Amino acid sequence: MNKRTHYCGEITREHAGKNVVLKGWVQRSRNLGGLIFIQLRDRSGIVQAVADGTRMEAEHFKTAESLRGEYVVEILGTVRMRGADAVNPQMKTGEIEVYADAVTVINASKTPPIYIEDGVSEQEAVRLKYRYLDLRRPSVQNILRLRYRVMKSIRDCIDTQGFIEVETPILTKSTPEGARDYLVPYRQKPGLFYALPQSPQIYKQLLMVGGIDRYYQIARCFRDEDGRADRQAEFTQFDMEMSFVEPEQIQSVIEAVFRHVFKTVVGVDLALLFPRLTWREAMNRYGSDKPDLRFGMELSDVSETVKGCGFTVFENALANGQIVCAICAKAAGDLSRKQLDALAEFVKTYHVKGLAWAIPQEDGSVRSSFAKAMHGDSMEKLLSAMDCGAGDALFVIADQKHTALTAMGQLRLKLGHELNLIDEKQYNLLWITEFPLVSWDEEAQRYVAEHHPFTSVMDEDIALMETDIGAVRAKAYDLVLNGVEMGSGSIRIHRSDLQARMFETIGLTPEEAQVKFGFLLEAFQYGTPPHGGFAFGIDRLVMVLCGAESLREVLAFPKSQAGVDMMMDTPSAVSDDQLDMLKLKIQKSL
RNA sequence: GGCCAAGUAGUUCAGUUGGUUAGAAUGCCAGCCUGUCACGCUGGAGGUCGAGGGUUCGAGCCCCUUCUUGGUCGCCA
Repeated sequence: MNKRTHYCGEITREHAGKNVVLKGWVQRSRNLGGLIFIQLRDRSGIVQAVADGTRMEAEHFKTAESLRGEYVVEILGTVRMRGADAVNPQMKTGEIEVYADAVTVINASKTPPIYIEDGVSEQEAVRLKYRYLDLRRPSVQNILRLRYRVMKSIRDCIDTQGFIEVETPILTKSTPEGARDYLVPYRQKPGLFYALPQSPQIYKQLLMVGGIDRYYQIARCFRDEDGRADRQAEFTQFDMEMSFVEPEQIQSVIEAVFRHVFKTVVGVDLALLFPRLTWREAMNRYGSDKPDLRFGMELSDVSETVKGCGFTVFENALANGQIVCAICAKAAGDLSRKQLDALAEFVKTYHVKGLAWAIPQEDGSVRSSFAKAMHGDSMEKLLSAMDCGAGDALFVIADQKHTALTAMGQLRLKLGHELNLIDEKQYNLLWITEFPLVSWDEEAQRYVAEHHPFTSVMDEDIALMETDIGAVRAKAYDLVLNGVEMGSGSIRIHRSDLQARMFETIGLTPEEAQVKFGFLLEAFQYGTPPHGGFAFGIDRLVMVLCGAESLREVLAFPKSQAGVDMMMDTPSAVSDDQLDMLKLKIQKSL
C-alpha cells in the first residue's frame, strides 16, 4: 500500500488513487445500513467520505454510526472518482470522494446549538455566545482570511516606503477632548488611573520629535461610546506619521497603500490620484462630509428661487437666516403617500421640522404637499430650477443651513438605496479636504476641535484665528470610500506656542493644558520637525471589501452593541479583594 | 440618555378579536433502509411564551415596570 499523505488543501481529480489521511469536523453523517457517509469539513472545504461498515473493524463501525454534531475525526482512505465501481447506476458520478478504510474519532462533540453552515441566519446573540462555533462557518473563515490579507498587503506596501512599525503603550493617559475613555485603576497609588488609547496620536507625534520620521502601526484603539453597526468599542487602525511633509505627500502614501490593498486583495485597479472635494463643497452638494459619489442627486440651495413664493414655511425660514434646499429624485414620481410620509418621518430624526415634496404629473398638474400655498408661477419656477419633470420627485427642506443640508444628505442616501441608484460593485474613493478647525458645541458652550486639537491651520486662514475662529480651515483631510469615513489625517502643529494657543481656543486654561499636555508642549520646544499623518480603520475597510453589513462580521470576537462579550460574559464582577487592593468601592445603585 | 423593532421548543419562526391540551420546520432520540449528498419512511421526547407586577372568570396576546439583543438619534478629539 502507498504511504498515506496527509491531505491539506482542496482535493481534486488529480488526487484520484492517492491514499490520504483526512482530519476535520463531521458536518453531517449518516449510516445507511452498512454504508457510512460522512461529510468532513476542514479549513479548505467539505469532502465526502464513504465507509463500508461491514468491512471495518467493529469499533470503527460503531463509532461512525453514532457520529453526531461536530465530532473531530480522522479518516484513512483512498481518493476516487464517484461511480468508478458503482453499485447503483443512478448515482451522481464523476465527483470526488474518499473511500474510507478506517474512521477514528479524535474528539467527540455535543450537539451544537447553532447550525455550522453558511446560508442559515441565526440571531446575533446566539452566534456571539457560541462564536467559536460560528467561526467554523466557511463564510466567516473567508472574512478572517480576507482581513489578514488586507493587513499583510498594507504592511508589504508601507514597508517599501521606508516606514517602520513602532508599538505604543496601551496603558496611557486620559485626555480631555474626544470620546469617553476606558479607565484602568493604578494599584500603587489608588485614585490614579491609566486610560486605554483612543488612538496613538500623541505617541506618534512624539516619535516625530524623536526622529522616527516614518512611523506606522496597526494599532488597537478604544472608545467608550455606544455601539453602531459600523462602530465597536475597540477597533483596529492603520496609523502613520511622517516628518517634513505636505498633505499631498501623505495622501500619496495612503493612495499607494489603498491601490496595493485593492489590487492584491480584490484585484481592483484604483486611480493613481483620488478625487478631492473640499469640506464646504461636500456639505453643499451632498449634505455630508463623507458623501457617497456612486450616484448623483445633488443638493441645491433654492433659497433665491423660492423668495416671495408665498409658502410661509419657506418664507419664515429665509426671514430667520435659514436656507431652503432641495433635491430632485429622477423617476421617483410613483412614490405613494404612505412612502412620502415615511420619508418625512425619516428626515425628522435629523432634527428638521418637515419635508415638502412635489411630483409633477404628465398632465401638467403637480401632486404636492405644498403646491396650494405657492403663489403664481413659483412652483413652476422651483421645478424648472431643479430640472424636475413629469415622473420625478422634488424634495425640499427649510431649516438652519447645517441641519437642512445634513437631513437632505441623509434623505439623498436613503433614496439612493431605495431607488437602487448605487452600483454595489463600484469602489468610490475620494479625499475631503479643508475641514473647519473647530466647531461650536452648543452643550459645552465653547469651540471644540473638529479633528483634534493638534491640527494645524491653513496658511491663508491664520489671520482669521483672531477674528472668526469658526471660519478657519484646518490642514485636515478625510478619506471616504463609498460614503463610509475610512480615516482622517492632518498636518499637525509643531510649535509649542501655537499648540498652547490652540489649547486656549478649545477652552483649556494654561494650567489645565500644562497638567494634561505639559510633556507635549515641552517636547515641542526642542526642534520639532513639521509633521503630519493619517489613520484609517481597518475593520471598516474590510467591511466594505467583503460587503459585510456589520462590523461584528469582520471581527473574530466582536462585542454586542452595549460592549458586552456574550461568549465570555464580560464585563463581569471582580472580587472584593481585587477592589480592596485598588481602594475602590462600588456604589450601590439606588 | 431618547426613539423604533424584536424576545415563544436546541435553532429559525407562526400563533387571528383575550377562550379547550401553545404549533410548524429543522435539529435531537429510537426504529427501518448498502449510494447518501438538505436522502427518505415510521414513531418519540422536547416549552418558566425574557423577568416581575397588574387588568380579567380566563393572558403568549391587553396595561405598567424591568432586562437583553438589533437598528438609530445624541455621543464618537
